[in-house]
Amino acid sequence: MIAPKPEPGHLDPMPAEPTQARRFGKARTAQASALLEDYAELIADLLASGGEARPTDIARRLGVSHATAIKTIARLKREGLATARPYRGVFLTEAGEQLAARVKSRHLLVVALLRAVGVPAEAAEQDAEGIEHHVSDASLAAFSTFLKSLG
Amino acid sequence: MIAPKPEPGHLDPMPAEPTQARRFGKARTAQASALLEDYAELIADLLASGGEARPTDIARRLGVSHATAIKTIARLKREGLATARPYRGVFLTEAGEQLAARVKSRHLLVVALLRAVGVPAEAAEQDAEGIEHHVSDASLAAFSTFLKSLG
DNA sequence: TCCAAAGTGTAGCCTTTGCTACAAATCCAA
DNA sequence: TTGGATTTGTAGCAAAGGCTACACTTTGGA
Repeated sequence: MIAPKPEPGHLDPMPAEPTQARRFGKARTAQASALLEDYAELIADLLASGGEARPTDIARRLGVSHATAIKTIARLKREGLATARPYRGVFLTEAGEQLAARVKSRHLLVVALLRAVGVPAEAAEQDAEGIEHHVSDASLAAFSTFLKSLG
Repeated sequence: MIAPKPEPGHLDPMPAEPTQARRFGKARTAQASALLEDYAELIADLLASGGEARPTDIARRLGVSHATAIKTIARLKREGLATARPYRGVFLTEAGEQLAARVKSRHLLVVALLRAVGVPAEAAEQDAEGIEHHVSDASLAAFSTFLKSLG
């Protein structure tokens, strides 16, 4: 017998190899889309509040150089999430809008959950920025139910 | 006035630029150490359960090629977290052990929190794999208090 | 109007983290 | 003991995501 079942009540000491590999793989995949999600959400917010999303604004908000922002905006275009003309600002495609909306509601839900279990406001905002990209639909549903149960 | 205060009870619509930049920057920093954390924890688990941590085992567990694992092990060595001789397996330094211990307890706490708010077991394990790298000490403390409050 | 400041874009570089392909070492079983 | 299978290590490639430096538009105020 190669992989004996853990005794009842015993906390999964080390997952089976394929299970573990799948989990790490999914986490890597989630991370890969994190940056585009952040850009989409930020662009949507800028368009909603200021009326326009310029590369330099995006760069300053994200804390990167404008060159980096422009390169990532090019990637957003390649992936069909945004449109942009030289010197004319950035806009989201339909797909980009949808992504931004999903990301934003997920972000709000994560922050609300963190606050609900007692995390201080600023830490909740900070941690949510990284956490949100790794929260599955199953977890989101659970968060939502949990928050409703608090009244 | 450029940045009017939100009315009382109004949910932070968009953080100030420097605040937002700092948050994103921290999230990027956290991500940068995520891989080393995963390796350290996995190596500790392998050493504890099987007695040795070989590059091929590590690679299979993480779902990457053995070449990738070897390259990352070299980085662990560069950063003083592990020791390894050619063809002789990988071991953790004192610093590596400490990192692994911290990472493991954080992982367990994140899974416990997710389970406590109703996330199904497998989703909790999966999401924790990505989430754990973005949970601050402040959040960990809150999680711990919250879990204790449940009895 | 026009020119300087601000914004935008391009080029080239670096590191990280993957990969495949190939070469060298080790190990085990006949 | 030896030779094939496994493991380990190396080399070289690619994409993502940073950066600085430099050049070109655009825009707004004197």
